[in-house]
Amino acid sequence: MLRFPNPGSDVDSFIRIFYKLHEELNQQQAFDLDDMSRVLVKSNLATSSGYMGQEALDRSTRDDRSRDPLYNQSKMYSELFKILGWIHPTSNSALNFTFTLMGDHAVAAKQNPKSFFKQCLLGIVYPNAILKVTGNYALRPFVTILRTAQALGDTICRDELIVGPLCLQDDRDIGQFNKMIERLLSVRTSFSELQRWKAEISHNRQIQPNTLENYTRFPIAVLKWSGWFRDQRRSDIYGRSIPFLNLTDEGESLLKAISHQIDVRASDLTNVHPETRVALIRLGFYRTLERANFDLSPVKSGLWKDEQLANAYIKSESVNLLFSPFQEIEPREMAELFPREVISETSTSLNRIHTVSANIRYKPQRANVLMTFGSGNVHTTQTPIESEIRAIYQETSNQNEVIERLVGKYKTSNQNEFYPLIADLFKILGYDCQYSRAGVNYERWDAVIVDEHYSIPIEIKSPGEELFLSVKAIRQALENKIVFLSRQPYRTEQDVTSLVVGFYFPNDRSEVQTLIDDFYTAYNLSIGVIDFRSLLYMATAQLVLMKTHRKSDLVRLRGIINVSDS
DNA sequence: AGCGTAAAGGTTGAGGTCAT
DNA sequence: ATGACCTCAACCTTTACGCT
Repeated sequence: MLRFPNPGSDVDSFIRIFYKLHEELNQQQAFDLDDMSRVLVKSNLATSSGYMGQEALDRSTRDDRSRDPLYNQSKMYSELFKILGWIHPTSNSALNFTFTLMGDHAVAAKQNPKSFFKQCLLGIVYPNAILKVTGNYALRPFVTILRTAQALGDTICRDELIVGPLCLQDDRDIGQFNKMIERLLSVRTSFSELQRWKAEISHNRQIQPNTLENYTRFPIAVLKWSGWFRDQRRSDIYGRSIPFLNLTDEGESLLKAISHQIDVRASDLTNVHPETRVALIRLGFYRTLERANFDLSPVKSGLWKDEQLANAYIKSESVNLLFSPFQEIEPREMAELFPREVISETSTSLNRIHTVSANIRYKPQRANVLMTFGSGNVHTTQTPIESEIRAIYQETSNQNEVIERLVGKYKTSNQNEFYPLIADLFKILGYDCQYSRAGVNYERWDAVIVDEHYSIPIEIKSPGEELFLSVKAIRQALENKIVFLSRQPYRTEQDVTSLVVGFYFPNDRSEVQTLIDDFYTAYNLSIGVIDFRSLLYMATAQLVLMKTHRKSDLVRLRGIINVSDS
């Protein structure tokens, strides 16, 4: 029988837990089960040994990790988040996770989580590259459950779920499906027959009946929560009162909708042309979002070509794919196809984005990220630093090595060398960046990004001036912005950032962060802080890995930058 | 009957030992 | 040198108590 972990049966708190984890751990490169447990107890979303908070964590933690209750609970949550496509394991460990673009959208769908969650349920399919479960099931469980219930007269009970759809080997084998339905119908009227069948499965698979029942907790909880089924005790079927799940009108109309969709699985895509494969994956993701009420207009133009390829593959005119790639395709491939933003903002501004419009047709949280199809645009600059980056990369094929060498090389540079270097790095990132010669003080900023709408002053501190950024530099950036707004040397807007670029982040980051928050609260002005390493990281990612950042993230940067890899 | 979660298994694989 | 065997910690899964 298909195994589902059962960390809890309250779907709303399940979702709340994910929001919290995303909020607390999104800044990290990756997180593990201990990070999850920490967040859970900290926000009182889990208890252990009868205690809350730190005491719970202390009491739960033990040498044998496998017997640590919170650890195990987090593990179960992580498995469900994985199967929904919201997090992916990293390449080093199945128990190290990163959030996915799909997970970002789960958070963006906060106002109305149901439609998004339901799409994720339909997207669950085995086998997949995200979560291995025992048994060789080729099964889209929730669709199969819906179909089974319909075939059984719009109603199904827990034990029928166990012996029927959750034990089906291959749901696309019509014969198998029909045989299952036939047998299910034949045992109806005899509850003991049904129990015998269940016992048989328990014995054959060496799984206790208790456990089989536990496996249905998550499916049953979400089937009811989604509105597809409603509880009803009935005694007309087995001659005694048994809780049943009745298909609702909503479940019924969903089935009708699904019948017009084409169920594509990863296994179907192994031999298709790479271009078509990519098109189907992209389309699968965006169509899933669209069905979950996301507004696709920002990516419409890009989807057109994918649609042509997909139509040719499906050999049909209107393609509506039942295929959720984040729940099925190798994490590595997905991360390449759907880079999450290279820049993620500081937690304060993230919170702001999370509380987007209350419309039903909300926009995705990171609309512009959606438009970065695959690789970034390749443009070359005639800058010395670009040649230098390319040369080192050619030699080492290692992005980190490139960065570290350059950090070492420019550690002692002065204004004359450092200012143009920073300007060139911004040029690589696609900005028209000009630097002011040192000593020229009618322009008080050290460099400026010139744009028709969003010009940005940049305060630079060369390592010769100060290795670690200081609070003073932040104040200067504020001054730059004020002068920018009042004298209008270049077109810009109030909410556009004023940047500070230094060699290393300030030593006292919290002081700097607080000051930046104060500036924002008092004057509604944003200061963004970037260190040399982060800038190099973005530039090298763009040059050698074809990864691109979202410009609006930089243009509105507030606080200390955190560049993370998708 | 259903739920949270405590508590208890089992499995795996790296690194070692030993006999061939 | 090779491979069979061993050990242990880390990892992963299952079971079911005790409450409402």
